[in-house]
Amino acid sequence: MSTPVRTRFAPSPTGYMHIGGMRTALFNWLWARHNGGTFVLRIDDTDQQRNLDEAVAPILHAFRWLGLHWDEGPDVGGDYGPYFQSQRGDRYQAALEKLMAAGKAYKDFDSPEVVKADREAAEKEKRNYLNIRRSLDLSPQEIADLEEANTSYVIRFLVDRTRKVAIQDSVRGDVEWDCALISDPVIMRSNGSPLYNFASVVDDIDMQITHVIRAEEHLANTSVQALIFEALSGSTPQFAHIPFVAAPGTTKKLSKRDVGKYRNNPQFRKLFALGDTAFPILGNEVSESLNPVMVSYYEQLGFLPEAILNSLARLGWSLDDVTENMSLDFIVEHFTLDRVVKASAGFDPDRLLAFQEHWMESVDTAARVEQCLPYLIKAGWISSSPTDDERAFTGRLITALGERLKVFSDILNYDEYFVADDQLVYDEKAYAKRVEKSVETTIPLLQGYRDVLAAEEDFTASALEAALNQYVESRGAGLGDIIHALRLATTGKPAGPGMFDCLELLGKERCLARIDRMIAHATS
RNA sequence: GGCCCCAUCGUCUAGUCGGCCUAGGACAUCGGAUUUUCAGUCCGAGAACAGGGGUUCGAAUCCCCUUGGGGUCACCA
Repeated sequence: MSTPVRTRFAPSPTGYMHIGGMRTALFNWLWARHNGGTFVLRIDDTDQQRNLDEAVAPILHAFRWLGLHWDEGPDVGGDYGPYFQSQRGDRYQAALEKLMAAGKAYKDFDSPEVVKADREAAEKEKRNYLNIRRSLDLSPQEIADLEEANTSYVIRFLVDRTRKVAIQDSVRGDVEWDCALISDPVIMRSNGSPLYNFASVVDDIDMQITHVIRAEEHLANTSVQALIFEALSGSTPQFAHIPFVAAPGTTKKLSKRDVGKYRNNPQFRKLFALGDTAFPILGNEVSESLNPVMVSYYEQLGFLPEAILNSLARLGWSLDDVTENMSLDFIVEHFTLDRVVKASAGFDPDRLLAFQEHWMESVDTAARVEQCLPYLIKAGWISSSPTDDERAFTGRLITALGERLKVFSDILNYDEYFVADDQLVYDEKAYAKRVEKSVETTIPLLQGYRDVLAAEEDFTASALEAALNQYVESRGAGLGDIIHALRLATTGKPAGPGMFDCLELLGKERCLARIDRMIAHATS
């Protein structure tokens, strides 16, 4: 019987969840679930302590939103805690002592300035930099003296420069490094705090992590970690370096730092556009603090977790040559590391939108209403405790919208159904083209149909359509001669749900009021 | 620059260890049909094995080189 699979995701508390990080987390989660194993969430906060809760909460929130539950970690605890590196100082200390005792780590008294000078000198001579182990030549007495004088030092892991180190990566295969080229890594800062390369290894050993699945950008420092794993536990976990997520249309790593650039990225444009229209209405700010690199961006715009998950899972992984739409359960069942692709994968907003449309199809009207209501409330278009009428109307609107509603915040594109009749704004271009240009013929037609509407007892889409057809025929006109103006008069926009659905939705009174207003506006 | 990784349509990918590939699918794009508009739906089209050497009866698939792209070189994670 093989050991149970234990994977982990160890984010540093940055205050937001990166979409690429979420993909890495997802792969770890999937592998654990696929094997009936355990998924651990650990917070790598060796470097920052301030506002920890504030920085961790959004990350936990993203996991919860997507339904990726962690078996051990913050809030849920577990047998291998604590799950914050900042609380695991004693473990690092113990590991450190073990290494020191074995002669595999040493105190380095060289100041940062000296080290920097060494590095620059090597660079100048175009020589590969290797740290100079001056402190290794110190006698016990000299060391004692330095410590007596409170000389600060860091602790470095002693790399055996005579050997090579290799790993068998689940996605990369065999990767080998020559230790003669590896500097002794600092594992403990002069202030006593451990560094990532060290803390992470100690934790992975303590927490009995069996598979370290992480982004390719970590491959380079895996040599050092493998060495430390060996020194501390005699073995290494199974590594799997998955390709990083690249920015749309590029081969470069998707980074929060470049959001400014992404605005001009043609593939990213649709995503930004979504936020640009919705957030101002909601009173949110579109900025550095909320952008498409972050998971919360999608949540706030009303994407479906299923769509995000499906999209992320297909970035660097595929099941076969035809299966695209997959539920989380389905992916769990079929996810394997050997089907992870090696090349970096560009994040594709169009693809995400396509998945979103697919998964939206399976959301029924009642559920859509529940998800749309908060947007309408926040926009101030309906009351904060929606009345039955408001709910019913929203339901009818959503039904009429059909597949036009792609993300829930799309409901905010339909202010015309919530605005007062005399506040309706006409789309300028459409108005010029459909009304202004043909006032003499259009307005009389509109006037006539207005009276037809007024007399209509059965104010339903089908009846209204029949009535309009009959009307235009009687006037010797075509449908196209009036329908655009009619749409503009009643909704202010050139496009939307079916014309007669719109009329039925608004009801007789509002239709008449709006048509009258248009006639007055056009003939004044 | 050193080390390491990668390389199939615009994008995500299939290609499982050489032949079923005149390279499949999806997204995107462009046509056509349907529709009162938009969206949608249906049908269709264009679109790729980076280059060069090998190995082999036969290579997108194996080997080498070149080129290109990327990652990483911290008292960050």
